[in-house]
Amino acid sequence: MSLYKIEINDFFTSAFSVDCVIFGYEEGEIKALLIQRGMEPFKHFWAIPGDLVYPNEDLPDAASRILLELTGLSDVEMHQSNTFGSPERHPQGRVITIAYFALIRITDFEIKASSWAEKAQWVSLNDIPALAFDHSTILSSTYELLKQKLTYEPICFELLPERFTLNELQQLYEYAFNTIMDKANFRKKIKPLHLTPLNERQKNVKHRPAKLFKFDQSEYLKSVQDNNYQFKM
Amino acid sequence: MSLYKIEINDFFTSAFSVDCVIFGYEEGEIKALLIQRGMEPFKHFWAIPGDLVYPNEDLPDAASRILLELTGLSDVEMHQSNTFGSPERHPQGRVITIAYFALIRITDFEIKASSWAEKAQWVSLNDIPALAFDHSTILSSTYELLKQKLTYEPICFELLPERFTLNELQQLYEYAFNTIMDKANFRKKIKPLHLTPLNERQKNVKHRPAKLFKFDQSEYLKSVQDNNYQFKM
DNA sequence: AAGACTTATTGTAAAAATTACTATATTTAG
DNA sequence: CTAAATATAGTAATTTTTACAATAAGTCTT
Repeated sequence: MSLYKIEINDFFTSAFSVDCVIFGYEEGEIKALLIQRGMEPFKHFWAIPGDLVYPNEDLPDAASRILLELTGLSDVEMHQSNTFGSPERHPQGRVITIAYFALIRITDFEIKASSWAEKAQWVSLNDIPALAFDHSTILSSTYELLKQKLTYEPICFELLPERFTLNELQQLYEYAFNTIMDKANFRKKIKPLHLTPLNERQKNVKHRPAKLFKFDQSEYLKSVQDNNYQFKM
Repeated sequence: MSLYKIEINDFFTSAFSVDCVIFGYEEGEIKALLIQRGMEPFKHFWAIPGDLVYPNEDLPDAASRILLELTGLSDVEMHQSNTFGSPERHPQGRVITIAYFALIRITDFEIKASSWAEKAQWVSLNDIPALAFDHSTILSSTYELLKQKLTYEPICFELLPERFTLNELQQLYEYAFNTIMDKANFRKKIKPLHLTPLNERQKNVKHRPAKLFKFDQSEYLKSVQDNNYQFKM
């Protein structure tokens, strides 16, 4: 083995992981899917579901595999968030982690903790406990990214149920941006999305029930192309 | 050594690198700082300046060190871009790379290739050659990020000379967004930035010279705070 | 079944911003 | 001094945003 080889191989002593920040929306609050760790380090701490990537595994594949192993979720489309690589972030060696994130409808999936996850549970962003590693930082910086995207892309519909009222839509934005909005003007703002009104109304409310709508992704994309439309909340 | 340890250590066989995408603006074109590789693999190919990160080195530190070693640039504030980790992206092993990017004023710095960089040179985005590794992908995806940021943050001033004409500013946007804009309306749009007019004019032009302006970052930040102002091009 | 109540939904008018276009001023070149 | 080129400012029509008011349509109570 040449000196050159030895030098190079000194670098190949690191590992990397992916962490999957899964956001959902329920009871008027944005929640993140967390697991309770069943092994050291940080045993019994809550954490973002994540694990080491296999040496020959592509990052998106790893994200899907690990999410499935720990929480039972599959068929979740994830997008890359930031990468965290402080030398001290992992007590067992140099592990940099690539955060991925996804938005899902909580009720569309069944959570089931397995592998080394003791529990898996939705936790409101309002009461996130101390997390393992630097996961608090990862979560909050990914939430910032989410809010950024909420402003410029109509991804709110990935969080809401397929059929929703206009008020529910508004409340999601009000929660995320921590503001209150005028109801009438909010509706004008979302006009260009051409939400499809359904012949269906809210149930079990003790007042006039609101009409349900759904979002038509393909119609939206057409309008982006044709009218050079740019969504902006 | 326990079985557990052996299994874990199988993961610690990877390396990671940072790649520094440095953008500049000159002669009406956005350029990237590239180096010509003086060693295998991809010897003599053009590439984004980047290298392996030391096992104990933080990522931003690595980015600064590597940029200095290869191109002579120092004191450049870099921001994280995306991470690229396909298992096949590096012929010598598993190397994932974290892209960083920065905007600088070309004339404020002196480029000097060193270490294993044969050359270091500004190359217009209009004529980027085939690059080493997946660097073409890294460059184009980071350029998309730059354009995104140009829309919502007044970072164009990091590319322009400290003192610039309003037309130069407009031309930068026209280049980046590949559009032409109305001169009078462009000026109204940038009014809220409160650009400081200087008692100085363009030199060596064969027509009425334009007034020079500069951008006051602190004034801008104040207006963001006070008036809840959000820049949007 | 009537009326009170609550919330959904629509409308309107003032204010602000964007857009398209015009007019004027100022400098260089010859 | 004049022509050419470009900087700079202005204007008016249009569109968008905002604040607020009015009406409609259900549920609940009696």
